Amino acid sequence: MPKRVDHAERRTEIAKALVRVASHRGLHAVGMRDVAAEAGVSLRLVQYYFETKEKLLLYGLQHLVERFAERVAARSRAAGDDRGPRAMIEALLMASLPTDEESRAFHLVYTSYAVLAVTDQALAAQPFIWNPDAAEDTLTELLRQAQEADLVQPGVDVQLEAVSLLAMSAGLGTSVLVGQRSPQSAATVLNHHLDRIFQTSGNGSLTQQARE
Amino acid sequence: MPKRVDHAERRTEIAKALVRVASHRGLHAVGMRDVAAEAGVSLRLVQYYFETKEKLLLYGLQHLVERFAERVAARSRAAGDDRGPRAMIEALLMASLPTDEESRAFHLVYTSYAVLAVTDQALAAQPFIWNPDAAEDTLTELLRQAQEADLVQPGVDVQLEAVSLLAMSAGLGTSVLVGQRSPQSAATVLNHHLDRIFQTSGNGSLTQQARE
DNA sequence: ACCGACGTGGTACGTTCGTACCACGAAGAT
DNA sequence: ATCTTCGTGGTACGAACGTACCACGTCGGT
Repeated sequence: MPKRVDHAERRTEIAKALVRVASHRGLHAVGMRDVAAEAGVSLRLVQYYFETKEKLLLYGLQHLVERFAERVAARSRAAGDDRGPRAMIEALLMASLPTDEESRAFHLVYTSYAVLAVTDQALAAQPFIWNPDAAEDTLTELLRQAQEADLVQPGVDVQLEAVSLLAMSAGLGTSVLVGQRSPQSAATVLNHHLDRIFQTSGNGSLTQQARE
Repeated sequence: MPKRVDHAERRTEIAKALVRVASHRGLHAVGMRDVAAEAGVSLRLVQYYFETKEKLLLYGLQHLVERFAERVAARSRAAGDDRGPRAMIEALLMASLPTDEESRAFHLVYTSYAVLAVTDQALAAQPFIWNPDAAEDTLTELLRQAQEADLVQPGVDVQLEAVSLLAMSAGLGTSVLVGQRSPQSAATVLNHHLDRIFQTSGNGSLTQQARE
């Protein structure tokens, strides 16, 4: 029965199983047996495609980041160039919020990896994966474009606002994850700051020192 | 030799050992034997004062939160009422940043607990510990006082800004923790937003649409 | 002066984990 | 048609973990 099988596809499926069980029982609690059972294969198979647990975890992180990048890209494309850079930024930030179950799982597992990487050097030394500067650069560039199109308030430091928005998004995301805050509430906060940064378009609002 | 010993003190010392080893090897990797060795006592002793590992972890979290509350209170008192509410808020936010080794350890272990609590119900059901709304209320109240003293810009939503500052502080703290950002950089970002919220005092700055 | 509880040590038990080992059927290569 | 490699299963092993058990000295109470 052993037809030649696609290794990459199999590894991906196992990695998906890893993320699934990690999102249910916590990354610290995943064993190779759990992953095998979740993927519907034998323990030996997991051993076969990933020789060691460390490699399995590494690939799991890689898979996770790729899936997330695709998700963000899809959302950005959906709210694409037709509705301007603000819509794009909004989509980018909202995609980072743990709203549905998929992004909840992503946030949880990714944060687990991040915490793990502080004490585990094998995880910390992943240059291509651990690249959060990319998000910062992307957001900064989007804000800069908006600035050149005269869409943002004068005197705004785009780099600093990009960092602020991302930090806020991360912090709010964690709050939502632990159940302290609702996704809607987090979205409201982020939108408020976008209102502050961007030129008021149509309706004036809270942050404006309303001259009336 | 067994003189009557202070249980609370002993438990505290063991909890401190727990936090210490958790900050070095990661919370997921701490065993009772490690804690015992770090505290300089026998495994049996750890068993004696905390019957089970779960209780040890719970007490460790409690200890961690108390120590942090003391730390923040001390800093707030140090930059106390003499320099106004802004200095107090600044101290509160800066104390939450992982600058020295102690606050680095706190951030790491606390985040580990938070991540753990998402999948572990025994940890999630800790009502008195898991109270981050307290920080939000405190900060909101401080901002409201400042607002009544005419120290903040008009039209500022203090509740929303409190949430924003805390979320930013948390997000920046994580960035600093994983080595992506320097503590100084994070402090700069936070100070920028305090400048934005508070009335300009003395030197005008970036966010002001400088009327000159 | 006795006695029961306290503080402490050592160690053994059962489980679970990651990994290694052995076996075997089925396909592609020669 | 044979042979080597690939995919797969089952299982065993050593280590580490949390917990339970047993033993012993030393205080406080009466």
